Amino acid sequence: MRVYNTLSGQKEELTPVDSSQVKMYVCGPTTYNYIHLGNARPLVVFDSVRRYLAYRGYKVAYVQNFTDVDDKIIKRAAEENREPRELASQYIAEYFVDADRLGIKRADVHPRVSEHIPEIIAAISGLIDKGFAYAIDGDVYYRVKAFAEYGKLSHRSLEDMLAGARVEVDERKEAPVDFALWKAAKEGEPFWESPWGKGRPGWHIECSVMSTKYLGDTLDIHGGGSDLVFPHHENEIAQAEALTGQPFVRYWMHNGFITVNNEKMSKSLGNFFILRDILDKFPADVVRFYLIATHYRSPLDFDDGKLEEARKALGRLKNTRILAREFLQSEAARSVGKEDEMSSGLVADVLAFQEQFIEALDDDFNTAKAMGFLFEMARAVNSFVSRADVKNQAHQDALGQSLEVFESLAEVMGLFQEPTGNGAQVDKLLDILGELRTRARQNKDFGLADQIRAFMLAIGVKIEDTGNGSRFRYEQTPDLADLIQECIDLRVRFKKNQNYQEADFVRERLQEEGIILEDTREGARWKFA
RNA sequence: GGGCGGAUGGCGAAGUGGCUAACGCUGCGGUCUGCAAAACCGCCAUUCACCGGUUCGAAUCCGGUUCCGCCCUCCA
Repeated sequence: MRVYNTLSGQKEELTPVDSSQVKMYVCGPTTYNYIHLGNARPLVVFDSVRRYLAYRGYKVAYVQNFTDVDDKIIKRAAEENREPRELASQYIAEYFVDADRLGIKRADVHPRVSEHIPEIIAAISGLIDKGFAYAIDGDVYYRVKAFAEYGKLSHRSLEDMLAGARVEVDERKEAPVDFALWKAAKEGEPFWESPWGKGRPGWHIECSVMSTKYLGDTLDIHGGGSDLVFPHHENEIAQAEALTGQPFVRYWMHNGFITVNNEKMSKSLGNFFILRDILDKFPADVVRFYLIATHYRSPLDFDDGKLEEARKALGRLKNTRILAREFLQSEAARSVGKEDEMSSGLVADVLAFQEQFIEALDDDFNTAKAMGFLFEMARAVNSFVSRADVKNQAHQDALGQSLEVFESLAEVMGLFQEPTGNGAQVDKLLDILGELRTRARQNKDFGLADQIRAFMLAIGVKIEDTGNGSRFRYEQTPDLADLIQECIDLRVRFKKNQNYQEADFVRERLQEEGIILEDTREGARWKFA
C-alpha cells in the first residue's frame, strides 16, 4: 500500500511501526457549534481509510480528539451566557448525532483536552526543562528556534516565516514565531492551576500530548484538513519530537477542502453549510458517496446539484443490490443447471473488478477510482440479472457469490446504509397498496393504478413494475400513518362506488398486517391490533 | 513576497511515458413496458489551458506563459 505523505511530498510504501497494526490519530473538531460539511470531509475520508485498512487485515488503533478548551468556545459561551464546559459537552453530543448518521465508526478513544490537563502540564514542564520552552508572566511559549527541524512538514524555513511575518507582535516573546503552550487566564476565563499560575493550554499542545498518550511516541498516520499543516501540525511535531526525541508521525495525511463557488468553505468566511441541514435533505450515504467520489486530496466544490448527482449515481449502485436480491429471493422452482459461460463469466468479471478496486485503494486510497470499478461491477451484475435464468441453480450461485463481493466492497466505503425505523411495517403497507394497484392494472383500471403510483411518488416512493408484481424504492422511510390513511381513502372510494369486494380486500389485508379498521359515522379510524 | 496544489468531453471525475483517455450524471438511438420507471444493448473528447523541449512514443517528464485555489492569522 502506498500513502501520500505531506512530510516528504511523495507517495510512500505504508509500513507501520508494528506490521500488524496501524496507529491513527485524526484531529477532531473544536466543539462550539454544529459541524459543517467541511468538517465532515475528513471524518468520512479517514473513516474510509480506517475501514479499508481493516479490510486489508490491519488492526487499527484509532484516536480522535475533541478540542473542548479553546478561545472560541469561551467566546461563544460568554455570548450565550453559559459555562464553556457545558457548551462544549453539548456540541460533543451533537457531533456524535451527526457522525453516527454518516456511519462514522466511533474511535477507540475520543480524548478531550479538559480531561488531560495534568498530562499537558507535565509535557510543558518537560519542554521547559529541555530548553524548548520558556515562561513569561504566567504564559509559556515554545522556543521555535530551539527545534532545528521546524518547518519540515509545511516546507518552509524559519527565515521565510520571519521575512513575511505578519504574526502579532508580542514584545515579550523571544521570537515572533514562538507560540503559546500555556495561556494565563484573564478575568472571568476558565482556568486550571499550574506551576505558572492559573491558565489553560494553548491550541497545539493537546494533540501532541493526547496522541502520544494513547498511541505511543510514534504514530503511523496522523490525519486532518490541509489547513492544519501549518501551524497546527508543524507545532505538534515540534512539541512531540522535542519531548520524546522520537519521530512523531510516519505518515501525514491531509485532505483537501470543500469549496463553494471555488472559495474555501469556512467558518470565518461564513459560507459554510451545516451538515445536519444537508442530512435533512439528502440521505447520509449520499453525502458519504459525494465525499469519496473525489480523491481526498483534491478540492471538492459543493452545491446541491452535486449532491443530486451523487444521489442518482449511488441510486444506481443501490439498484443493483435490489435487482440482485430480487433474483436471489425468487420463489420459482430451481432446476439443477450447470455452470455455463454466463455464470462463470460473471464471477470472473466481478473478481477482476474487486482486484482493481483493491489496487485503486492501495494507491493512496484512491476512492474515486475504486468507485469506478464498483460501477463496472454493478453493470456486470445488472447485465447478468437481465439475461440469466432465475430457475437455474448455477446462475443463482454465481449471482449470490457476486452480490456478496459487491456488498462487501460497498461496506468498506460505508455505502448502503439500511433505512432505519419501522421499515418492516412500512414495507407491508407498501405491499398492500402494491397489490391494490396490481389488481387495478389487471382490471385495466389504469386511472386507479396511476393514482396509486402518484400517491407513492408524493411520499417519496418510486414504483417499478416487473414481470411479476412491483417493487418499491425509497430513500427516506415514508410515514406509516400516511400509508394507512391512503388505504383508508381508497377503501372509502371503493365503498362509494359500491365496489365492496375491493373495500373488503383492503380491510382484510390491513387486518392481516395487524391494523384494525373501525367504521364510524365520521369515517374510519384505525388502531394496531 | 515565500510555500503548496490545480487546469482532462455539456457537467462531475479517474488517468502521471506506449492497449480503443476509466467511471458517473446529462443527452441521443434501440430492447422491454398499459403508460412509466428501472435495467439491458449502443452512441456522445483524433484530444487532455497555452507555447516550446526531451523521447521511437507524452494528458502524463522538463522549461516558460496564462488563469485558478489554498497556506503563511482561528479554521477540517
